[in-house]
Amino acid sequence: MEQTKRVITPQAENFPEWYQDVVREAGLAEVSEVRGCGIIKPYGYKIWELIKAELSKKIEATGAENVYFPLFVPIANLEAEADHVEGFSPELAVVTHAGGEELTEKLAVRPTSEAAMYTTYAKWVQSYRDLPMRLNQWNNVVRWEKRPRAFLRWSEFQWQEGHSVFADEATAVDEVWQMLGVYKDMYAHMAIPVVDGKKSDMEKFAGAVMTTTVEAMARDGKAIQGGTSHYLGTNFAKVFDVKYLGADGEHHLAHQTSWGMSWRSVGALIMAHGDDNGLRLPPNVAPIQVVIVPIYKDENKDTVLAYAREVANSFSGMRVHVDVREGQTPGFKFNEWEVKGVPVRLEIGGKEADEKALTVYRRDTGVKEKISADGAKEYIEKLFVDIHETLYNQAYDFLTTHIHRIESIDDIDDRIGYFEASWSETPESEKMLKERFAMVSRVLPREFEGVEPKNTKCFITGEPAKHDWYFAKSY
RNA sequence: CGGGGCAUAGUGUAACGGCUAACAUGCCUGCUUUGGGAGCAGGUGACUCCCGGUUCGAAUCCGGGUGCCCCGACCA
Repeated sequence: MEQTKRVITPQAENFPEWYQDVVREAGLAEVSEVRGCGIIKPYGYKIWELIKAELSKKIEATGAENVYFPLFVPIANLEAEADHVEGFSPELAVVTHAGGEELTEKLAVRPTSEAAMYTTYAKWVQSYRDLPMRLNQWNNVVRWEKRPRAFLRWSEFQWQEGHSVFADEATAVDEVWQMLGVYKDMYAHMAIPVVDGKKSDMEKFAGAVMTTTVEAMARDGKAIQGGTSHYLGTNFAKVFDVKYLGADGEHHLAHQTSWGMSWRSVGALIMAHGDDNGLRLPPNVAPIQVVIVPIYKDENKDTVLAYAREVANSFSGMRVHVDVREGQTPGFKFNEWEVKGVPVRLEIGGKEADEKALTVYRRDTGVKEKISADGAKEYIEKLFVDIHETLYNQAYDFLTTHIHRIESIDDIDDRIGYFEASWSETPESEKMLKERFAMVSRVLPREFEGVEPKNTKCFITGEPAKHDWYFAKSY
């Protein structure tokens, strides 16, 4: 029977619809009763938990410690930093009543925690001996965005936000890049290549001196901001009074950073690897790495199931699931696990049981082969590595072949991906680009930072260009 | 916040102003089946978004409200 039920819109037909279909059909998430807020289902949440676990390990390895600050922020705190409040006030959720009474001081649900944490930081930082202070928190924040999108931009989302304090600019900026490196590694862990570098003044975090970013590419060529790391300078230190007494006996303003990565990364994962059959998960973040589908008839049911369990037990340390559901045919199960992106499927039937063999199907390439049960564990472990590399290489090839060098704004056409161009870095020119093409700068790639632009003139205005940048539409 | 669309079993849809609101899917029971989305039988499941109006009679027409989706603008 060739006619597979088509429940997923092909990517080429309508990418946003494909994305929504995959989120639904793979059982990742659904919309809730509250506008813009998602419900993450067990399978989707497990992916996020696997990402969190690894990211948490990487963050702790840098020496940062975890803390927790309240969900609510006095509005006055948010208003302290002018750029910050301007950037965030349009999307605040505000608590006006509590305990049956109207609050005299309104509370914002945190959109990010700079304003929630730094009054306390002012108390904690007294001496240069208290620095650096490097803290991180895992929490949820709320930003009432105009247009939500599953995982990528929900009104409430989970993330980690790190907030560090340093004595001087140099050490603070070092950390900005160090943490960006953590995010880049984290994406590599998910087999996603990213472009790391700086954001333009227009695109930087509200209140930051410098924002750095890792940008992933969806399979429709749009950019996804995968994580950001900011140098806040002394902007917040000034208004929240974060200063320290130096060895010189003088007070100095502290230099701060903040850095965050959210469950938007799950969205990036879907968009970077998914195909027309659904999700394709790299083994590192797959809730189920190996699914075993037993195929039996009445007369060999016990033999096949016993063999399937034996095989499952031999794969210690792997996330293995034996699909023993009775109601569904093998074909149904094959399709279901493919939609869910399980990297490796083992088909175990009478033939395999007799031969002490396994039929191995890999989701990334769709290739099926039969192997001996002897040494199967080592075989699968190597296969994981190969699947990871294959997914990474595919995504890398896609990324690099979808970066188009242009010399003039007039060269922008309907090609998907990023446009690389030499740019004057003025906000005025970026506004012109945005108005004409609904496109902004995404990133000044790190490797372009210290070098001369390929073209001396700005591709928009003809003014002197400063660097080569990537420009793209984004999620 | 602008432009467009929609609101009916869990989900997706149908129903001229007129019988007990239909079909598919899902779910439950039983039988049967299992190497790429099986089949049969029975069953479960809806104040047709809300308020009001027109009418002998409203899921259907009218007014108002609310909510959601899509496209923009907005968006570390």
